[in-house]
Amino acid sequence: MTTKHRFIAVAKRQFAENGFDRTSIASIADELGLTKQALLHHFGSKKNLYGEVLRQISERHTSIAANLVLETEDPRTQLETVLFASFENAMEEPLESQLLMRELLENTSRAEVADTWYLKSAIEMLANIVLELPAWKNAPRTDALTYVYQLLGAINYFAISQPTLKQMFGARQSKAMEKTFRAELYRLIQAGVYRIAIKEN
Amino acid sequence: MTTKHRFIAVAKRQFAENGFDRTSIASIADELGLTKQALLHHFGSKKNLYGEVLRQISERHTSIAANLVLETEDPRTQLETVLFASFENAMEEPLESQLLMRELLENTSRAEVADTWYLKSAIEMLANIVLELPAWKNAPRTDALTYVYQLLGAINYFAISQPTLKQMFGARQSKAMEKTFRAELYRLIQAGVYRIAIKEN
DNA sequence: GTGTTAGCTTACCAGTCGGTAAGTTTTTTC
DNA sequence: GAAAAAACTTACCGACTGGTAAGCTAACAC
Repeated sequence: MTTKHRFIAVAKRQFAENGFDRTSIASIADELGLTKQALLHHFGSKKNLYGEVLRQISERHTSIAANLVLETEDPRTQLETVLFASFENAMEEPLESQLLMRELLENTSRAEVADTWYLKSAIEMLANIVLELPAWKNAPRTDALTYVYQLLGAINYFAISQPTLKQMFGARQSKAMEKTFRAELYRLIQAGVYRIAIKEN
Repeated sequence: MTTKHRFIAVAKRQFAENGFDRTSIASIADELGLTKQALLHHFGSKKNLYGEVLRQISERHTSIAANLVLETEDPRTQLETVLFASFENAMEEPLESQLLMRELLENTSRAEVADTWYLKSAIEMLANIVLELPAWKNAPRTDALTYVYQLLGAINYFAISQPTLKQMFGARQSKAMEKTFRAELYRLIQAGVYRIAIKEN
């Protein structure tokens, strides 16, 4: 692993944990026993480093999702696979979810490489899958986008809440919720897959 | 409106838009044509002011939810009413959603008044309502908590994504998604209300 | 073996931050 | 109307920030 890669790894953690502003390039360099000027030598500026971190995450995500979709042609399986993979990834790599959530909050210019585009392609890919479902024939594209966004919201919100949930309900209960989440997520997906319409009373 | 209240209002906006660290007490004071020392006179420290902002939001939310629950005894109506109210509030007061989301990300010490407790009581209230639903008789409490959390996640994630969505899909499409969201949210709620179990194929 | 480049350091700077100290002006109290 | 308290200001400080400038050192090119 080159010094540059180690910088990115440390930066990813510190940016995710403390946010862009409360992370100083000096503290990143310190963790590697180097000076902040070494960091600036490799990345030019703090923003560049941050952009590099985001770009790496985006690329990994898109490639994973794209590969999963190739495994089958059944839209229902595709949808389930990608969403469950998103969930597993969000739980295994909470730092990435945190970073992307922060990015969503600060829609400002900071990183021109922004994940905006990554998010867009991922969402549209999922929406296209949804529209291929039998129950969604002729449904407006907007509805599919919204539905997909709701599921991603549930997943990511839960992922970044992990520390808070552990604090609120205790480790045992929050661990139980994680297990439960998969089953409940499956239910939510199915509600969409079949576009269940329940009449008022 | 007293100066103190005006400070809180401005602080709320700036904290939500830029986060705790990128918001300087000087810029808050500037907006009111005062100096930062005036602010410190009223609140003692930046953290105190931030805590005050959070506390005010929490109180408003809990009281609104509590009042809504009193309006009926039917758990299904209660659930729907509170969740839809959450959604409407999140869309009308995006600053609050942003602030709470930030707080969730930085579970650190910063504000001892933390919204952690507000969140907890709100979630538990909703979970209790869910457990009263016929379909949820004898269901584990953990499942209800998880389900509720998923819905809140979908709502809040969507709310804070508004600027990004507008950027990604354009104003018209994102406005359409907002309208659609209610219907799709209703579907998700119903999926839970009736605890629909769909068999694998 | 000389020139060049990559990887790094020390030294430094201008700007911003939250907060303290001490004072001034305005309002309230009795 | 005098005393007290509240609402503010000016002046200042030490800590920290990202970034620039200049130089050192070792590996590599030819």
